[in-house]
Amino acid sequence: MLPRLPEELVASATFLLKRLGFSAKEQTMKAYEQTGLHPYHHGILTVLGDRSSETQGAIADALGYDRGQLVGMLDELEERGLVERRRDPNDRRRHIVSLTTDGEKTLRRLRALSKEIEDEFLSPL
Amino acid sequence: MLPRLPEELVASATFLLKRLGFSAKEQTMKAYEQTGLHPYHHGILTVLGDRSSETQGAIADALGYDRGQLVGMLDELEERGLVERRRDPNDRRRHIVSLTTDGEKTLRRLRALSKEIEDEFLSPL
DNA sequence: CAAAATCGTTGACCGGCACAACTATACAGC
DNA sequence: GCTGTATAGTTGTGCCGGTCAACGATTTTG
Repeated sequence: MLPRLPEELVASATFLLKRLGFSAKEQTMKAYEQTGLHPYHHGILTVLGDRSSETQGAIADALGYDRGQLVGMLDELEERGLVERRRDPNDRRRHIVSLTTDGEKTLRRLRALSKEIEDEFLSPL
Repeated sequence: MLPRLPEELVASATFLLKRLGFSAKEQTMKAYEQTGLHPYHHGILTVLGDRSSETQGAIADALGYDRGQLVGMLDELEERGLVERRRDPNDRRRHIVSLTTDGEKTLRRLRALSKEIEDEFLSPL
């Protein structure tokens, strides 16, 4: 049985925006599930696709990720052979991250996937 | 220094929607902070304002809250004298929740607050 | 009357995320 | 060149929101 909602809520942009976001997230997560990757991974690949190589800190800042968070994600991407880390010879504290050819291929696939999701989501409009 | 974003992301509706929601949430939370209440509390009061009295399960279902989650929120609202719980004499398992006059007053204040937030947020459009 | 379902409550668990150490390296000032 | 300070990445810890399972009281079903 469907719960009844006060019209006051149904008329509230804030309330609706939240529902919209929630539903969008749900659909998105389900779609990414099959790829074995999280939208966060897609974000990282996108940055690298744009600049071909970047330092970890720059990636984190660009996407607003926590640097500690990023480490694990890069580990996963590296495990799958989608990115590679190498030391910056000019500053041996830095790691320079870049896409592998497999990474580029995956990025293209993810691009297509997210476009699909977006189109489907916006189609009612 | 501002992080640079790939145009691919700036052009993505999904990405922008997420940012929008995040920023909206941030502003909203800051505004509610001063009231000592959470938007969730507002949701509960709104339902009660619409129907004057409801059982806990119905409130939870209407708002999509977990029933266990709701308990604590009602405790807080009751502590502040904004709602009252009484046993349903027809079914002594149920608790019937209703607004106190203080609760109605607070609901009006929250309504005004959320309208303010919404207007401010939508004003650029 | 016995078994199963329902209501509110409590408590455990789980994942996402922010934050605080820690190591290695680079840089600034004396 | 040494010393102190800052930065990069890594690791670990803790908190918080949210879901789920277990429980006692009560009602409903068969």
